[in-house]
Amino acid sequence: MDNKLIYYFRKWTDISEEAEGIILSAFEPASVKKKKDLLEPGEVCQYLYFIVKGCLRSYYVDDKGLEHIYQIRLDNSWISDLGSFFSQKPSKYYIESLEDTEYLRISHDRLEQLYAEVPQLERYFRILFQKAYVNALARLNDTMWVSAVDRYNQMLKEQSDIFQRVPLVYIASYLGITPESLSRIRRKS
Amino acid sequence: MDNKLIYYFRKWTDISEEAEGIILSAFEPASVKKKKDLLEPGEVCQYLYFIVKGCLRSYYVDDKGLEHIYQIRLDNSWISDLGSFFSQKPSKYYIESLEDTEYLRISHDRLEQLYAEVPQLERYFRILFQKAYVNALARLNDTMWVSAVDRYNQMLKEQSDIFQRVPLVYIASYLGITPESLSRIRRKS
DNA sequence: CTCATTTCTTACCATAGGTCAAGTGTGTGG
DNA sequence: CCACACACTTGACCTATGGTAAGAAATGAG
Repeated sequence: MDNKLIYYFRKWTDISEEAEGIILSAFEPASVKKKKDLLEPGEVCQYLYFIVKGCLRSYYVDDKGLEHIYQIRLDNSWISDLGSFFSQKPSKYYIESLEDTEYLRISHDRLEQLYAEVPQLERYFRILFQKAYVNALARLNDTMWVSAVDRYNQMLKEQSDIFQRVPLVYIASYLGITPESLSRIRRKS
Repeated sequence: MDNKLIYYFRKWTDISEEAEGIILSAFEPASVKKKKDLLEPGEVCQYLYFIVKGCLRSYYVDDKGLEHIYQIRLDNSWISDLGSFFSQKPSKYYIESLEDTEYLRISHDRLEQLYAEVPQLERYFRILFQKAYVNALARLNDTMWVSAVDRYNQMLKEQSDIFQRVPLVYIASYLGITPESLSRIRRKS
């Protein structure tokens, strides 16, 4: 098999051979070159993306024209603007490739249909969002109460793969600081 | 009916009369006086709580002995330490009542069993966690990039009920600032 | 190989918010 | 109805991080 989608589903829920076929046909494979937008502000986020190989980031641009990054995701992970995707209202985010990227995508309607065909997926995504929520709260806590230096070191330890593949400007934004601050932090360590 | 649990479930998923009975018998009603702990650090978080009436907060105490609040929840909402609850590993959090509180609770094992008996609940909680995750990301973004003044005004507008029921010390911590800063912000507005 | 672009660093000053310490109310339990 | 804990405020000072601006280093397209 050329992707790990089913492998990940099977970690948390039972997927029969039959269901496997249904799922694989519901996800549409595609790819983009580096530095292309999969989503732009004002559009409704049509798809939930599973990255097979590559790197995508989601970010928005504030009133002052500054970029703020929400997520940086590498191989075998999910990305979307869930707020827009599930409500089908316009997004304020960009989703952009930072590397040439192969992915699988599924539209909102097709996913709803798929939940009906393969109810076990509700379980998978329930667990996925549960974990995502716990992680988001942990990241929230860190941004509130942990110094930039400590957050940097922590990220260096826990997500070293990102440091090897993504420019520091983006990492700074993800950490909630300016590139200049990140640079100063790195000098001192 | 004396609580809105089923009402909320039915907002996002179908619950038959029969399932209703099963669910209601799985949740155990209980109550606590003000200022009591439902969870203490070191314990495994045994329950997922649905607040019928009252107010609960979750927080932890850092190395320096400072409290940091994760969540403040009022009537008709869920609270737990999901990280501990789902992994069944020791928690670092307190869950404490800020008012006399009536709640419903369900244990981890009972909930797993309930998912098997009423699979539609997977859907409900999938949507619940999905929304919780989107909210957590929004709160994360605000703490990173929005000034304390603006976060205060936003919270005042969107969660005015909390301001009427909860001391400002707790709100400050929830906003990610010190009580002193909150006081200064309030003076200026 | 070279030039243009992107990425990263440095230095300077500005500021939001934290820390510490000392207040002033005020609600409630004995 | 008093006292004491709790909630909140204020002021003086401090520090981490931001803003701006400039230049160095690395990367990549032709």
